[in-house]
Amino acid sequence: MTKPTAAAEPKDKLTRTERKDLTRNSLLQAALALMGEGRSFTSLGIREIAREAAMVPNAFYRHFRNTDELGLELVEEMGIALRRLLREARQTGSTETDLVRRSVQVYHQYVIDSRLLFLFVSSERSGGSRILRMAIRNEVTHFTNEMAQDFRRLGAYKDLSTASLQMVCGLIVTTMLAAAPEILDLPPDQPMLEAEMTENFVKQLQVVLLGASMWRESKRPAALG
Amino acid sequence: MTKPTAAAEPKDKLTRTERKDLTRNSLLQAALALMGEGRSFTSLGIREIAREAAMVPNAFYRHFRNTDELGLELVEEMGIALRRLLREARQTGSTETDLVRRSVQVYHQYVIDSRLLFLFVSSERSGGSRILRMAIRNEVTHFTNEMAQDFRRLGAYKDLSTASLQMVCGLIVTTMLAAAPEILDLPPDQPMLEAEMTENFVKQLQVVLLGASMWRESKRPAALG
DNA sequence: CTTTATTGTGTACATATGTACACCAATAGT
DNA sequence: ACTATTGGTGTACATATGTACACAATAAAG
Repeated sequence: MTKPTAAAEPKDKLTRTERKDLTRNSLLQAALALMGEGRSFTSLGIREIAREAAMVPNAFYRHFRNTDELGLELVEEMGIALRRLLREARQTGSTETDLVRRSVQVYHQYVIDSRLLFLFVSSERSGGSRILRMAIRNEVTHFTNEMAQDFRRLGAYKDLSTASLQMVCGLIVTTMLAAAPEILDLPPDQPMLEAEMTENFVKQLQVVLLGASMWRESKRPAALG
Repeated sequence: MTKPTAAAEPKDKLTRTERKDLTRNSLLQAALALMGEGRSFTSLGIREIAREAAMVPNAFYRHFRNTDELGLELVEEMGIALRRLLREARQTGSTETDLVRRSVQVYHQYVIDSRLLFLFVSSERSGGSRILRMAIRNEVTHFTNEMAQDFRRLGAYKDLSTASLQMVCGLIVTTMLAAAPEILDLPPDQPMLEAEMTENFVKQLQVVLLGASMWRESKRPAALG
């Protein structure tokens, strides 16, 4: 394939595909940046994005056929972000008592750090293009399932069926994602509000987990409703 | 103010304000109709809406200063829709056992009937314009509080503090709203999928309510965190 | 009846958009 | 070294948009 004879090239002389990936990335970043300024992804145009990325409109087509295709790339980015989040949370080996509080803090920080990505996801998850919506929903479903697997591995909620575990995780993820836009809209210098919101968020998750721990399978064992 | 000398006018001869409200409404409906065709509200333009309402672009300005102002009107409509929903659910005097299932069915039907409104709300709740977002959030908060009051009146969850009750209701509302887009995206002729989704939804709410019924206030009674 | 206010129309313009085509420079493969 | 491919540019055009202005019809107010 590519033939980098010298492992580390002069750093100035980039290969063609490297350059391409670079500008491609600058398009992605441009789109995110525009959303950061209050524009909604759905209303972004090819020209607008290209302009923000400091290139001529037509250059856009060398990388994406349309804005949706660019969006799909962003969805993919979100996918790996979520997976990383899960990995981090996994190795947060804290006492069970405030595991929730700890996780919420991690998540909160995560949302703030990946501000633009979460902005994108929040607004496209049920807005604009059907294609993007579906892609995001897929990614979220995967995330949910992985979370369920993690619970299994950790030996938590042993007496929940797999289906029920997924159902509970779905609830958790819904709650998480619903919190994101509120976090993002928070005025940046209001630690009081922020603490309140976080505390509320923690309690909600605790309620869910409490409910999950008390859950007994199928009150109607095998009967048809 | 207005002077309708004859209480019932010839029905053809409408007063001026009536006419105005009529076309105003046709603008609102036009916006919703466009969203029904897959367009996202944020990306709607004045001309587009006016065209759909079969009037000349400039006429729009006789009713709204910009699209956001029209959006606010839609948010208000959603507000009264939610209140009506609550009222209906309130007088669903069924046995406690499948009260949840019953409510979910009512809600489901409600979402389908008010399809376009929920489409609008779902997509603007965390998308586009900050103004609309905030307005919707307000409306949702009110809804949540009213729900909490209803629980109080019904004497449910008596040993939850008001704050906790609101927290739980917030969770319920979050779950409800998250369900809406999935309901709306469902292919219309798949009763199997639909039943599955509903069942999952019901179980999630049951988990929440179970958690709520087990909830004990503040593990740290009055201490500062 | 006369005057005024209001709702809707037509025309117009500056500006933005998506996309097609021809072109250039530089890299990658031979 | 030669050539084909590729990433990026410039120009161009048909079309869409927001909005300003002048105008018409008619209901309301006097």
